[in-house]
Amino acid sequence: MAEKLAKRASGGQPQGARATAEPGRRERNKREKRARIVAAAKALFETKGFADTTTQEIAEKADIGTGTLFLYAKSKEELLVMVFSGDMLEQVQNAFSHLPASGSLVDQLMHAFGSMVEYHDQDRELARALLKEVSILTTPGPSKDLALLMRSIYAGIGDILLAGRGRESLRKGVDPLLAAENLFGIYYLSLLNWISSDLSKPRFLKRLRAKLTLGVEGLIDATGADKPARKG
Amino acid sequence: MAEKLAKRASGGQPQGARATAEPGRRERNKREKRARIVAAAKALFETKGFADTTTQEIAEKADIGTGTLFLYAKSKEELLVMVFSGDMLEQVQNAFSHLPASGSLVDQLMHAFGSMVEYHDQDRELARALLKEVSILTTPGPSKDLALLMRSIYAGIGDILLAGRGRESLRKGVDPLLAAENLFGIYYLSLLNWISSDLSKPRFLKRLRAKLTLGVEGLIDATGADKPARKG
DNA sequence: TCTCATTTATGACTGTACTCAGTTTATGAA
DNA sequence: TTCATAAACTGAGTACAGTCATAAATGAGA
Repeated sequence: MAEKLAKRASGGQPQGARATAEPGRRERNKREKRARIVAAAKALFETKGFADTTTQEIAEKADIGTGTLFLYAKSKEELLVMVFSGDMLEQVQNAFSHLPASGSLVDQLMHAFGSMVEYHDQDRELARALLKEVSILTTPGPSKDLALLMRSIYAGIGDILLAGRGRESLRKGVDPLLAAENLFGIYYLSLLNWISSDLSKPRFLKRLRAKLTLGVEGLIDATGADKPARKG
Repeated sequence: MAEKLAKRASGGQPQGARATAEPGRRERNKREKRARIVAAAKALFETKGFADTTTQEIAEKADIGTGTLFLYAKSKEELLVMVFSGDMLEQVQNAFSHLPASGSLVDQLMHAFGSMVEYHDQDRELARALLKEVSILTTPGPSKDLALLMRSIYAGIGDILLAGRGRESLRKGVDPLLAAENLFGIYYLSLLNWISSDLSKPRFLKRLRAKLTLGVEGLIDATGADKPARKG
């Protein structure tokens, strides 16, 4: 019999609705444990690297059983995302809230993406592992954290685009979200290639700037190009 | 088909300089074994899926020892790339050599990318595994196969762009390779998102077309935009 | 206080990717 | 042919991510 149907998945509080007020011992324990796990994993990943850190070590350092770890993250990889998506979000939000006011559109994009590049450049091995995971989320349910991160990024790029003035204003009819995804796509593929290469950062950034410029200005002479291209 | 492409082996002949003439038993054995491995792995991946196929099974089916397998591929993931990069190359070359002659630039791009989408849509689980691997090559030496594949893709896109006529010709000064990477970046990020989502293929393709159009036409009113953007 | 149902924790155990010390096979020289 | 060297092969063994049956903790109701 399926009598558990009435159950809400792990989602949230009992019906009580007091969101973050008085969590109760259970919830407090869980949060504290989660925090210990994240801290332990982060420390170990940063010192020993992702591959050389075992889940045993993490559990030990977090002072929990080995099995417990997997109640908080379905896999070692999910743990990695859990640990660093917070950092990345912070980095991103910081970058978008300190844009160079007087810069061109491309200057502003480079500021934002450059900041992300800086972040990944701090630890390339970790960045590779992280990007690999983030690129394809094996976990069925796309992590809330990641979704939030992407929304932040697209919103940030969208804002930059919408703030463009004069010659740099978005052509009318252009969906800012679509445009943002395009620019991020350009950045992301470049990043993926770079992070596994040995191209110097300045060269990479220069190339990225050229690409973004192209992405913003378009490839063809778009005079009057708001009609669909015609056959023949 | 271009059979000659398949000839290239990893190590290289002894000093004898007779490049592909008389490989000797050793080399022949190796090639034959490699072929058996690829065939076995492919069959198993396609029937049981990537995760549910063990390296033991592959070795058994290829009739080699478990250890031997890892002389031919450093990891199960590398095996996956080894198995399917050939297929992908064929798919790509086929797509680029049958472009719709009368289509617009975006039509032609959609033909090429659509063909790749079709390929990945045949087996989404495999596609996810494959894309995850391909996105970040953990293996230090970027696989020859992959490098060739990417060069083919960029060349194909570049050709499409260079063939554009009239309103659809590349603005002068635009590097076709840079432009090709941009368009591929747009496609690739879209693909990554789609392959883990449940968005229908038609919707996805429609959205991709919109993005590519944007990528080709640019985001801003680029009249006379071949000078760098200036302040004030 | 004392049930008791439910959630959370645990570590011995399991499956499997990958390694390595030892073995076999190919090849070129004598 | 025979020998010496190197290349290729092998499968028992290892390390580790992840599971699962059992146990502890928690909190609602009595």
